[in-house]
Amino acid sequence: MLQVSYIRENREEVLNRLAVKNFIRPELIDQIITLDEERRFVQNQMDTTAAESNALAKQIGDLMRQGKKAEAESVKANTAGLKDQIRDLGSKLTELEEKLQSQLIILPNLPHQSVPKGFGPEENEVVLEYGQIPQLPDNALPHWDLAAKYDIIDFELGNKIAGAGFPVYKGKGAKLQRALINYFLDKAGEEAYREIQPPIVVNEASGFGTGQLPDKEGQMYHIGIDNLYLIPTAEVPVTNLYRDVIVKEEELPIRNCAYTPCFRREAGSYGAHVRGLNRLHQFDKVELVQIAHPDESYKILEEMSTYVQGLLKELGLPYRVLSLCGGDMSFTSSKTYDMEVWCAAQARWLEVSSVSNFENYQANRLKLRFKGAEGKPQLAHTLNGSALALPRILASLLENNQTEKGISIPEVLIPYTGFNLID
RNA sequence: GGAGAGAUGCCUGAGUGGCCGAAAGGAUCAGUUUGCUAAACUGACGUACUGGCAACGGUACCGAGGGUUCGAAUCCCUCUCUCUCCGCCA
Repeated sequence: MLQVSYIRENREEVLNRLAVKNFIRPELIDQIITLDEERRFVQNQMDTTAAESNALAKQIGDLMRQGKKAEAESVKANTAGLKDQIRDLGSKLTELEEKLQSQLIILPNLPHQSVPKGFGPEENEVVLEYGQIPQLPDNALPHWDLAAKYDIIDFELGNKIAGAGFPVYKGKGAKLQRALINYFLDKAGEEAYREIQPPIVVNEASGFGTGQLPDKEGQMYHIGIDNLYLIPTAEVPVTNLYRDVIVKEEELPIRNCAYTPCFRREAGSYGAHVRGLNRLHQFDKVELVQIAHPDESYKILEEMSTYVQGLLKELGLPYRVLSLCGGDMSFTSSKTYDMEVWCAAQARWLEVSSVSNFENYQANRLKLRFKGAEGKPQLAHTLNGSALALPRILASLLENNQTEKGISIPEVLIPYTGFNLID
């Protein structure tokens, strides 16, 4: 959520930057500014009236203590009108605040200056490409066929147990998953990320804090009886660890990582592009979450991007990095890099990581602030990135590394898998 | 699922109608003293909104929301959450 004070003081800039996200609603911005003015006016009126009433109440108290009952009664007579006034002003204020809030929540985050303008994925900027695109023989198989051939992932069994989008990993497939999780967590640990095991269900307040609620309600699985949501990403619980928290400035940056299963309803899209592991209702992911000083957050965004690329290099996967254009970026993000990995048999790029700086947009919702030795608390910046999402990594490993003998396992994973070939 | 207890500032914890934005202790920070460490002493030490160039003010906040009252942390109602014991269970 953007801060009203910022909108008020930087109207033009806000309009221009929102336009990069194709959000062009000057009338909404002006309405917000007007509402804010009204709000402050009403608040002032209420405060002065309350001050008056407090003073009288105090006077009555003093008179009562001195035993001057008659005088106290006469002062009492003056308070009657004030009470009603305060009540009226109060409800007006609440009304204005709610209206203001409901409009503020419609505004997406401001994109960073470096974010390219654009409407969709075609206009994302390719920042770099790395690695050799493997040349596969003509009889190369997509990963869903490989999964069946080597009996390592069973989509049919998943259908039986839960439904489409809930695969069952078996044997070396399950082991490879576990190897990837451990490898990712160990690497993050080496980079001084603290490992967290959060709940994988969250309450409403947490969903609101990171921006999933109220608008993206349909994307999460909801446990009605307890009013809890299955997390779509570890970002939700791990970032919410710091909801309503004021951290010490010298503690920044705070680096946490977590492995969790992630659940996404993503209802309604089926077909070749979402076949196999390409899009699932449940998948595993290791997530990095950082809380940063505003002066440092963009440096940290680059570091996170570099870190994720390092993982892909070690796994030997050809990848490219995209800087998302305004139109393709999420509602809450200021700048996002997507890492896409080449899937050789499908002959397409698949997103395996998304690294974002939210600046203070989430922090404002979360009330996540930091405070130095001097001065007032200020909103921190939050960042997160997948490092990495497993299914598409798996898909790419299977497709790119297929040989006549079987699927070869990257060097770095062998200590974790205990085998070097899936056959 | 059954029974009970509770929710106060960074923490512990006092406070049952006005003198309470809130005692006391601890923690933290600054200063004084001491040969260092430690200790002792002194002072500072919530958040939000708002007025003001500032100094400095105003208002609100003692789990949340309502109510009683001139006046509520304190009384009443509703809700949420936490803890303890029993039951069930990995």
